[in-house]
Amino acid sequence: MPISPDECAHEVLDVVPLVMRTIRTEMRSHRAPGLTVPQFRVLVFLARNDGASLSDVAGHLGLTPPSTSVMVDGLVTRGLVTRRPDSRDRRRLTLALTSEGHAAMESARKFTRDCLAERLEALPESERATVVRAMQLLRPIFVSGKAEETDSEK
Amino acid sequence: MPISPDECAHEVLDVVPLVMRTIRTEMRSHRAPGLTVPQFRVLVFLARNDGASLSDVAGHLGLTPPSTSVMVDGLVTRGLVTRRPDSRDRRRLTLALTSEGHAAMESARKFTRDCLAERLEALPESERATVVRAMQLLRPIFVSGKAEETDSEK
DNA sequence: TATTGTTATACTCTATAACTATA
DNA sequence: TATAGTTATAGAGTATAACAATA
Repeated sequence: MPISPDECAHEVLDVVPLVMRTIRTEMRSHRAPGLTVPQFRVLVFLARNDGASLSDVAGHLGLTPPSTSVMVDGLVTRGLVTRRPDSRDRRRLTLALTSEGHAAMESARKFTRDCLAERLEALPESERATVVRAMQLLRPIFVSGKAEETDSEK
Repeated sequence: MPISPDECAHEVLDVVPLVMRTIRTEMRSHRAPGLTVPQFRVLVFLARNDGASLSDVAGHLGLTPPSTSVMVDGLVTRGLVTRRPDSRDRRRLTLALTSEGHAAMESARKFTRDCLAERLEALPESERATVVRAMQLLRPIFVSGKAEETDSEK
């Protein structure tokens, strides 16, 4: 049966918020680091982009600078991230994970993954493969903000 | 290749927040109704479950009653939902969409679906079918709060 | 003047705890 | 006493607008 983009969008719009709510709830309920999903995403980004600026984080996470500033502020206060002015351009910030930040990220990742894995055990292996395949299909078309913007236009 | 629950969880944790951010952003940017994702979900639920109680909504959306109460309150204030005591059991509420509520929901749905569909057009039909299948697999294992709770235990 | 980031302000989402009204 | 909802309170996420500091 042919699946129209619209039908597909319908399913995605129905199910993705549902899964997201679980991720959020489980991550929140994990007492130790008590990281929220957006905070977690900042840590993951910094783990892969050590020394990124606030604008880098905002851009890659699709947030505004003020929102990002507030969130980073919280992470700094909690000792998970360091924030220092760039020596060459003192307007810019150099953000990096502390070792606690690294640990908190790993811990949250593991905990949340375990919770999800527990649910995903309900599926037979072949169906898990379908889910993985779908995620791999969705990833490239949802990265980096705008739909109509291609690399060549950048 | 066998996919472990853990690998599958990894992919889901990576991609779902990505898709969700797009949904959120696009829904927010749709000026007219200006519905948020959670509000939208309440309207969708009420469209399919006319006369549902507040607990019904809370249960099916996986929210606590106070959160739901606040959100419904906002929707009532904006004229999108009616809230009346049930005549048989006056503790219960009877919630329903107004015609504006219906219109706002349809409008938001159409707008957001169009945005998603635009991105999903990038996939060939067979891959869209994979995505739909994955959503259908995920739905039942992420509905209604707890992972380990089955109907028989309820 | 343009860029980077922050502060001020304001909403919404969401939870827990304590409460009211009805059964 | 148990159930349905609400109110109070609190913290996070997010945005826009206005601002400060640096280039």
